[in-house]
Amino acid sequence: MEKKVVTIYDVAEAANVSMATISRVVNGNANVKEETRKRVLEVIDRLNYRPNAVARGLASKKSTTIGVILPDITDLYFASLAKGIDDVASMYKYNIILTSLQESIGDEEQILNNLLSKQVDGLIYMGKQLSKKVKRTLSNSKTPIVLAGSVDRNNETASVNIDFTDAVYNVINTLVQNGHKKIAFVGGSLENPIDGKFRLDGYKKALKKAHINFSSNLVFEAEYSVRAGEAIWDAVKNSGATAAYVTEDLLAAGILNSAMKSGTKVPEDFEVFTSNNTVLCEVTRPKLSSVEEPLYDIGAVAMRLLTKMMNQESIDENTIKLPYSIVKRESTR
Amino acid sequence: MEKKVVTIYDVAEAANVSMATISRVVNGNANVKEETRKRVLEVIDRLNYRPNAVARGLASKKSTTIGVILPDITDLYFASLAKGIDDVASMYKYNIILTSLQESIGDEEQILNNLLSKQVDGLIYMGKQLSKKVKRTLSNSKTPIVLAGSVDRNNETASVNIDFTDAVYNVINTLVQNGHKKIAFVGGSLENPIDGKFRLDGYKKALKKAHINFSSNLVFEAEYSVRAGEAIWDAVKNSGATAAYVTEDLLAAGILNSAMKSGTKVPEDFEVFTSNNTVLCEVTRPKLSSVEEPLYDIGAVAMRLLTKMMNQESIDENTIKLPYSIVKRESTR
DNA sequence: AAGAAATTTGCAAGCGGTTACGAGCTGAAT
DNA sequence: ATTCAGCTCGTAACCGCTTGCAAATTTCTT
Repeated sequence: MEKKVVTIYDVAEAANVSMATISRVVNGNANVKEETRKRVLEVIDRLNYRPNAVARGLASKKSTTIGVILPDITDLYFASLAKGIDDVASMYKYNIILTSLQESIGDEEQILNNLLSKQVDGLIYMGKQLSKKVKRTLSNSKTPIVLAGSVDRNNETASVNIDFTDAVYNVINTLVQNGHKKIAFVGGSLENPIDGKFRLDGYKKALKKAHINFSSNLVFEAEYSVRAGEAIWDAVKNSGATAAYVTEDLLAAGILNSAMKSGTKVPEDFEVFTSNNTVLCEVTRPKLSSVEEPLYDIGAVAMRLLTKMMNQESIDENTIKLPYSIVKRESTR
Repeated sequence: MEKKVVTIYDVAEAANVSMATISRVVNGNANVKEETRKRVLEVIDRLNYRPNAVARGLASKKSTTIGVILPDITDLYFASLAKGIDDVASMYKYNIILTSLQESIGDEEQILNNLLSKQVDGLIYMGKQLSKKVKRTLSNSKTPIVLAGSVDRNNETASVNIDFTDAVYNVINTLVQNGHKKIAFVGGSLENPIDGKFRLDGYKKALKKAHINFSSNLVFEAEYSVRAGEAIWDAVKNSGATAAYVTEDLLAAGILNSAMKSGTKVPEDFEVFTSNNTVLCEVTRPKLSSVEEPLYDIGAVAMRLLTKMMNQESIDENTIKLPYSIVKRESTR
């Protein structure tokens, strides 16, 4: 038995109508007599016809596919965002093409071009920052894009986030109220505006309010990993800090590991606040207090926003800030 | 300025050759004079021509896209596999369409049909099990599929895994040697053959070797979550078990949480072995001993295998078992 | 019952590429 | 000079579906 894919022509022939009619019933076009529709649907079912989305995409210029660009899918932060995106996407019948930003920053444009060549109807970007070049490429195509859990410095690009500055401001305030004078800020690359600008701004703002001088000695930069956290502990401790706000959970867990190992009691001798409230926070001992970002929702809202943009619907606000909360567990008093 | 997408025709006109020639140089066909090739490449660059992958897909019947089906991207197990898949896929210039298996088992066939309609060149499946129906649909299309970190009961389908039975057998042996007589087996749904068959087989085999009678009272079924782990602890403890082999890290972390909370010392009073060796194992206290599955590699090898199948290359072995190891940390003696 | 209006359909021109086939051109062999 | 093989390249037929437009059919008016 030869495996033959059944096309719209086969269905048309079997149902004794033209292919245009088949196309109409498949697409739910109203201009089809009820009787015909039923007959066609039967044939479709009998022949097991499955419309070729590629051909459809070519003819209609819509791929019902969106491109999702993220740094690392094994990072729970991005995975959570991705899940929200995925759920809403499938709700709206979109498929997701997932692409990881490899090490090489350089190829970001290539990734984008590839996605555009696949004719994605929209894009969701979760990387650090859109380069000028990429923005240009983007604006030359009319493909809409929204940033999820990522920020555009000048709000040219639509994005969904929490108010990072405000969140950190609150965390530091709490720490100040607990009597700390020296609070470490442990972030990832400060070139990433989320850490290097927004969060750091909140940190500075809170210090200012408490009349504590900002000292760059208390600002640390590390990779997002347990290992890096473990490695940086000594430096943090030696800076004289008695509490730390950490911008990522793995990093915080690493710091916690080393702190405990060195005999420093958390939270009695040292308090730790982290940022993403992934499941990690619940399995460390002590459990980590954290800013709770509604990651799933951010992803979901970003995707929803994208559907509107793809639909040419009017957008009231292209920079959406979702509410966050602060979860106190055992790493703080 | 009207945004006009540049097509192969535009390039052909600008370069003063036919579109066939453009197509040839884009596809690296050798039948083009060097001089012409250079001229065309220049024009492509100048006009910023980006071949339409959809049109190309229609004409060539290849989408350079593969479908990846998994239960939950926020599960580090699958995320790690996905990363391996993604890296190899991009190495071979394939894009990945990511689809999550929602709650509803029923729509698994629908997901598959959707993917097939998108003309994916291949599929990687990480769900529990392929239903008969799905297998049938699959064999009617000639789209190759490989299972990653998932098993086909009768090896009809290509798959990449570790030897689950053997791994558990070894873990239980170790526990037996540590003097345990009552060892709990805490798995997810036993309907999933990985837990319910392969791993459980290893457990039974090891018990048999040690002349310990198998008792279903020591076998527990729970959801893969911290919460479920915390909740099941009492039952585990009350069963009289003095050690547990757990099939998933979150679950193990939950058990650990409750054990510590109840004052049971791990590993002194109770030993715990888990299975996936995700980063979770390194942030719990005590750190979790675990079977180490080469998740990234499994994903990578699965994808590599798939490329061979898509290429019609001959496959020596369609069930690949990768080596695993056992990492002892602090939850065991 | 005839003509107008409304519904259903089919025709055919794309969508932007790939590729089989053959034509034009070149240089070498005869 | 003629012939022929080997390169290069253009022509045109698809790939499977969408959709504007007009034809065909049915229904409504009067």
